[in-house]
Amino acid sequence: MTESALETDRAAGALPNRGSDSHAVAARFSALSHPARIEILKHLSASNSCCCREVVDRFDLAQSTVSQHLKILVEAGLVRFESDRQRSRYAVDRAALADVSASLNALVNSCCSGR
Amino acid sequence: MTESALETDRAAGALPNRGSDSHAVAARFSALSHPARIEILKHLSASNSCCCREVVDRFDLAQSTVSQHLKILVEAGLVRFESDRQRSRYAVDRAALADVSASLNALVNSCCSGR
DNA sequence: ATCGTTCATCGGCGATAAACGATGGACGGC
DNA sequence: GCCGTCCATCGTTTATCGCCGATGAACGAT
Repeated sequence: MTESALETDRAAGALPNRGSDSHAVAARFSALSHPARIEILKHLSASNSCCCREVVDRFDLAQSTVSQHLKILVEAGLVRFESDRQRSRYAVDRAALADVSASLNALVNSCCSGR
Repeated sequence: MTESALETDRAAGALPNRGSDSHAVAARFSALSHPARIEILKHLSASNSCCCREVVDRFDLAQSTVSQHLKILVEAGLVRFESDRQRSRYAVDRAALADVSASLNALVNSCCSGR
């Protein structure tokens, strides 16, 4: 972790968090910043729940690559993981997704109201 | 640009755009995927319009680094640029930002309705 | 017990991102 | 003209991403 750039804010005192930590928000956007992951999200939500293989068949990416993308989505908290036998079930965490959307809305609002 | 992963979709024919091109959406999220850029956005919107220097003073990043971040935001279409004498004025493009927010909302909705 | 399937992880590779210092162009002021 | 300021860009370094094939664990079925 770079842990330097924005720490100015903290170091400069004052502003403890200022609403939602931009670091955390950025992390979630980061998970959404790849077309494959967006498509995977759509696919997951359409099928309600998928195993890795299913996704692999859908997009022609190597299984390892898909697994990686799924991992990133899970780590970002956007997708929930559940081990089911030898399969792995992945499902969109709609609440979390809505939350990200809310964060963005908040940012947009802060940009407009702060005008 | 990798231009390989999701191109499967295109190459496989059919789906020309499927609503909003996930590629384009991902690109915008990518611009938002760095904490510094989020903070810069907030700062820009608070001050309505800033020159580069102003941002540099605010966050302790090198001038070149800030300039780069600003460039990324401009290229993503989230910030508008205007050359004003020897200064450079940067201002949030609120419409574009709202647009990104709308894209995300659409994604969330497609995830919930597609259930 | 031996396959076949599913999946996560490792190691490697090329490409991109992120940060910086240094350079030089464009202006304004002296 | 000569500085000082503001800024974009270049070149470099380091870290991370994105992709893959290969490996091995876990499990079901035969």
